[in-house]
Amino acid sequence: MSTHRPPGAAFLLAQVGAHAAARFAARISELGVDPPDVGLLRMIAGQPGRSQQSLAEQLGVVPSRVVVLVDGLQRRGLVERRRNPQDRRNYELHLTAEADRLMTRIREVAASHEDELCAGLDDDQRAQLTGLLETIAARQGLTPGVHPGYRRMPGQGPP
Amino acid sequence: MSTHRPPGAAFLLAQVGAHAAARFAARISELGVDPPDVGLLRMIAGQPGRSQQSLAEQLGVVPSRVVVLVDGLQRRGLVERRRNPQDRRNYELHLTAEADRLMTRIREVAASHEDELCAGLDDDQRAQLTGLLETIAARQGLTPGVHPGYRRMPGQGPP
DNA sequence: TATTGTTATACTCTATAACTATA
DNA sequence: TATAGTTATAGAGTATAACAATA
Repeated sequence: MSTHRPPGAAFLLAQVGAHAAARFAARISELGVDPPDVGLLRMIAGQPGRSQQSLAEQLGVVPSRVVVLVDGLQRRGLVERRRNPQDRRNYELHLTAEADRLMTRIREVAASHEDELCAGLDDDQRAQLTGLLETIAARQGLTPGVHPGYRRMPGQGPP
Repeated sequence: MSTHRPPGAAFLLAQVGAHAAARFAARISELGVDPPDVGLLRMIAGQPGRSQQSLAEQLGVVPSRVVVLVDGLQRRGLVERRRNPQDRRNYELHLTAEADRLMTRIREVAASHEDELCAGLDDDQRAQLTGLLETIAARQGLTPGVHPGYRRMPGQGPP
């Protein structure tokens, strides 16, 4: 009965991935935002004017959760809700000028975070890693740029 | 102002890592356990007789949380709390025979999970990926076999 | 009647702090 | 006084369901 096998790729992925997420969260907390905020800001920046429903659908969460997240961003002056005159039921979401400036800072922090995370790898290895992860992500049907952490995860613990 | 950069290694790690964790959680839920349960069972299996305090310390969580987790495992007949006659303040934690059988099942599921996750990679690529992740894990000071998900993570969202 | 967004509510997870028993 | 464990409580995050406004 051999216990004490070394962790395989799946465990390492979950372990290192959770560490990467936690480190990034710590970094951006200095900018006054958390990871869900950043994800939403990115999605709105990439497609200005989209509705809360479309965000909820792409994130795989319930619309009432988007309400809470957008409420927070709006309160901090980062997102505007503009009534759509054609269909007054929904909003068009837009980033404010302040949010544009914030996104620049976030991109800088993200780049520095990535350098720190890959500090032990040379450029070739970093490219190799990215390629392997892209292969897995595509094969697993993950939406590019959308973190699965919005969906309800049963337990945050170890795999 | 170029938005729409492709995601880098850090984002991919967090994205694929969260997906791996969620898939594993779904798999083992059929065995009646969740990822924190499995982590604890593994730690007790690897060092039978250890105390709740030592678990809390290694996991980086508060002792009262270990109480809750061990309560659940004990209620399901997977863990025994044995009083230490030398020092009646603490418990020695041991797996039951049923837990030993369960661990075998969990190892099978974990192996199958790993195969599924790495389905798009050949054996060389899989070994490459494991090596790169081990390098990062070591460089980042991660404890082998211990998932950072036990510690408080500010937000589950995207990096 | 269907759709967008909102509110009210409840449930889960987790930490903090006070507490018990033992040393 | 110090340590192992427990309980009580509170806070954050999230889903569900009922609701209002618009179509």
